[in-house]
Amino acid sequence: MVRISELARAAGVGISTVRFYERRGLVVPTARTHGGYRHYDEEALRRLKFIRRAQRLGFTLTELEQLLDVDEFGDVITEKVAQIEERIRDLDRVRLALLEVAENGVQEQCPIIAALNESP
Amino acid sequence: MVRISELARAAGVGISTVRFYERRGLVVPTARTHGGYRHYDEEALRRLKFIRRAQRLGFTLTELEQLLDVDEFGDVITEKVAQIEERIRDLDRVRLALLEVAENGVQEQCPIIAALNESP
DNA sequence: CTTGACCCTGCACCACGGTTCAGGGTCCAT
DNA sequence: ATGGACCCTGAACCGTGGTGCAGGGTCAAG
Repeated sequence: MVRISELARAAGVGISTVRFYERRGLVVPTARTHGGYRHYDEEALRRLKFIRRAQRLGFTLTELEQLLDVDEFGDVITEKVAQIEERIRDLDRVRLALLEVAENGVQEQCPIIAALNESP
Repeated sequence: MVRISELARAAGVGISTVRFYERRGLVVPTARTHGGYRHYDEEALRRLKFIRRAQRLGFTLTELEQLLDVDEFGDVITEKVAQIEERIRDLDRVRLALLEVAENGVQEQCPIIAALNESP
């Protein structure tokens, strides 16, 4: 059982962020002391790290609220798979173009702009 | 030469968004009428579409300002390649997990959470 | 039982990427 | 030369995802 500063440090977020997530219902303290101090277990840390990673992948906090509430799971997934596949395709095109630039320098017709112009 | 409403519609953005991008120096009108109306050519449309696509891939407007200013090109690229590769890896893990859920239903240990827990 | 580090709440504030509004001016077909 | 659609500027406002601050309470080592 750790308190908020330790949890925040372990997850690499600010203390205020943890409290903010709690307001959104995403990470709830495992217990409170008599005086009101929040206490967290390992599960809370995993949850917090999960939220951070999912966010980087383009999930919004609102979506995460839904994901962590299993009832609405299905709808979110169907929507997200399509979005993710499209983003991977686009990212890969840009990645290749960036690597080309890194190796050969910027050509007459910039390959990054070309890659970004290729999909609708 | 089209005016702002036509450009905006063609690119699928709002008129205010075009003016907002202009304030950021991203899309400048090709010409102005005597009365001050903005006029745009094909190049402006390509630029606007480029911005939108790049944004979806995680470039911020500030980064785009740098990209469109060739001097600072190199730094931005090096940074971005690493970020993109990491995001592709993470996205692919999540995609596979989502597909597994779609095919087999949610298992005891949710594979999405597993996928998200796998990378640091 | 004090002292210093830490925590509490509530509220204000921030950056980003826009969007809306007020109050007016322009364009051009008729 | 006039009406309606369109455009102008500047400034306020919005949702998202936090961050900081004031004013006060708690915890535990000494």
